[in-house]
Amino acid sequence: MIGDQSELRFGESWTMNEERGESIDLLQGLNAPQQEAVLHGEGPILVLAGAGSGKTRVLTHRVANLILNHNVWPDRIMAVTFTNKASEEMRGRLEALLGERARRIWISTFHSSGLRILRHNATKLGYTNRFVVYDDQDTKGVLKQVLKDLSINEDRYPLDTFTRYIDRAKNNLVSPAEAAKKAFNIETDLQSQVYDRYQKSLLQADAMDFGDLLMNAVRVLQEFPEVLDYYRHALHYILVDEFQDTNLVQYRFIRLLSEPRRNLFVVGDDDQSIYGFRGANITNILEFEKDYHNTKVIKLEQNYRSTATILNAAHAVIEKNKARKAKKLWTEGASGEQIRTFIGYDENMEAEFIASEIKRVVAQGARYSEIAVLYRTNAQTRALEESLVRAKVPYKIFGGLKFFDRKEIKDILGYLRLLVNPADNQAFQRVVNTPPRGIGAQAVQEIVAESQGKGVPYLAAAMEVATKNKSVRKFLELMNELIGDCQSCGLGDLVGHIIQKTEYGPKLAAMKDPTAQSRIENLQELESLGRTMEREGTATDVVIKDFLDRISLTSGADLPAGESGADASAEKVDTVSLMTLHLAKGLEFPVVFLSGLEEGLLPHYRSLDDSTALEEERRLCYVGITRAMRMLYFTRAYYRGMFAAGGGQSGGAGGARIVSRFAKDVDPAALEAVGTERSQGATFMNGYPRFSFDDDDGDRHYDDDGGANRWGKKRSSRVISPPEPKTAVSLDQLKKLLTPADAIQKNPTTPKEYFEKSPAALEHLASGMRVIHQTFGRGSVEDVSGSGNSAMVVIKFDAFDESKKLVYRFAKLVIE
DNA sequence: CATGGTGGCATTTTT
DNA sequence: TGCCACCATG
Repeated sequence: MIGDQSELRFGESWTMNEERGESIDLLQGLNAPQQEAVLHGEGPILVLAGAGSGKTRVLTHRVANLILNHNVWPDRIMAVTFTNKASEEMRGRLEALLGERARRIWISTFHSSGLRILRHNATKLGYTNRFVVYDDQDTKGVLKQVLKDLSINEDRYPLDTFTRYIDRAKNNLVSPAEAAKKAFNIETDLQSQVYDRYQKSLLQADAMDFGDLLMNAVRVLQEFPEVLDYYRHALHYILVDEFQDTNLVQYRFIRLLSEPRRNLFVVGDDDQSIYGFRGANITNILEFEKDYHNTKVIKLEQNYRSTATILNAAHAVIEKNKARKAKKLWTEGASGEQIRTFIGYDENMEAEFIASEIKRVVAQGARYSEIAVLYRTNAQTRALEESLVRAKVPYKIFGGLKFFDRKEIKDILGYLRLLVNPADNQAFQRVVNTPPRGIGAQAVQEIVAESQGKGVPYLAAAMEVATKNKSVRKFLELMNELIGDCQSCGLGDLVGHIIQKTEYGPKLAAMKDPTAQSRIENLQELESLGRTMEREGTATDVVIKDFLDRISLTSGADLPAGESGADASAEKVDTVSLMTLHLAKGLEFPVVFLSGLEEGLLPHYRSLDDSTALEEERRLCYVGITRAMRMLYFTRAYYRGMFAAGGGQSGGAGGARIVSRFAKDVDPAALEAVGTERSQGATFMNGYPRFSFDDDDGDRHYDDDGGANRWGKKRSSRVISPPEPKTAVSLDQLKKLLTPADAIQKNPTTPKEYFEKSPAALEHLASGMRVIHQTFGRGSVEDVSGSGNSAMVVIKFDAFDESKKLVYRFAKLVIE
């Protein structure tokens, strides 16, 4: 039982960490409000935690406190984050505190929680529990077909408008029927129609998109009391990180699960709300207290991360926002170094500066991994990458092109998808003529028509068409053969067979395209990855489904897109991190480069005419600044090339730039100019006085490559030695990501009594006794041996032929 | 009817 | 750079 704080004596927070045999004090080093948050008992609590105020620490220590001092079972606790990266971080920290036990806590992202619930309950909504998850590309494919069916002119109604519409609807829990009711003009009427058709197509393909993972999870909880009941029984404590970024579905999801206990702990910072475009509703945090009466509110304002200089700069930027709760971070730390500014003539010069400055800082003793380069748009990576490669600075890009996004990988995965889900029409469309085998647009159209006429999946419709089309017949024979392979061999071999039997590999090898070789290597990588996913005694199709699930939830934030530099192949490389400002949230680095501080980029030009959007850009800048611990750089370019996103006044084209208004808000005394400012008279605040806006040859001043210009390929092909990483990521990294870290599988077949009873004490267990295990179900005790941490229990579970030997401490058995 | 080549064009942020 | 639409060819 958890009492209120007064019942907790300080000594109770002392505990032994059994795993490591060392004592830890959960409150040590925490300030008063932090301690209060950690010790808070039952009931709702809102922690308003400024950047760097030790939020994650509070969250993890609170979880540890529940488990160590209040005997709460790890499985009764759910911690929800937005990104897998944040989840991993949290799991890591909890493992440090709790050891093995941390594995049993349900730590996951909103989307993977939704997926997990739906994997057990999707049949209730008309899907099978084996449904596939469609990614953006699949989604667009479906939408395209829908538009075709409704003969909607894509020029007049671009595909993306529908994508956004549907996305928004799902974020706000609006079903197609409700959307239709709400439609108020021709346009919205059309949109709701498209939405309806789209949703039906997905259902037919037994597929859900990202939005569905949340919306359908909420639907299932709302409409099926027994499901809701199950999860409410299972979860006693819920914690949500980055609460300011929750949208309506997410809020509802948490709301449903947290009732009636209301042991809900949310942490957030309204100043760091940066997902408005995804429907994040800042009022969720601002009005939390209205929905949860008697909420305890704790503010964390002491910053432990950054120097006072950095903090002041951050505050100067954020305080101009109107929609925010007044607060100010403070630190006991030193004022630290000044913020260094640099202006380059163009993005290449900016990048070169960053690369050389990184080398300088490293020469002074910093590690590459302590350095991050942040930017507003992914497009900015190009110049940065070039310069870093040239300077031989090892780096990782987060969020760019993923290994699993590569065409060749997606193609092979397409076959896997079709094998486990014959209704997956998008997979069918992808692979039916890949590699080309004489099934062109005409034939495909015929299949689609057949499918729509009969209401069957494309694959089934293809059987009809096969009677008169030889190519289609051959394709089906191929699929048939692969289905056989699926039953007779493991995932690794199966992938190998797909590559061979579809002739994908051989055809690739025959191409003279220089990228072909690396693509073949990627496929080999996929094959060996498949091999590592195999599990003894698990059918291949189950392995495939598991594999695909993990891939679809593995996001850019989790996986560096590519490695380069000196020793990319080394086991664990010390690398600089490159990422967007969005991905940087929640992270911290001793040295941070905030690049592209220009009007049009940060703030992004798409936000310039909208004050709400502008405030979000400001928060984005705030997030960027507050990532820095010791050193912060502001960099920008005076001129940005054609496709550097959001170029200049002309909206899209490149052009001359002016300094970001956010940089102007920072006290000039805190800034120190480096580089060009002295050598060329350019200033960060004012640009290049010596050149007019259209003067195009200013680059000669720094471009000493001789002749090559900054647009041309000449320079890149000549100067950059392309060590062309064989694969985007190492096998080890992929493996790590795909191995089930959360070994716990919530299994709805677990008898309900399991959740209602407490674990049996060791001395109460004896041979012959009937017990329940969460994962393995019911069984009989055959033997009990040992004592303390090493006590073992042998149990013959009803569902298994052989008895299992379990460590008592982790088994958490309940007497039936 | 399928295929491969070419030229034009667009690019916020994410699960 | 990467994707798509279009066109000429087999």
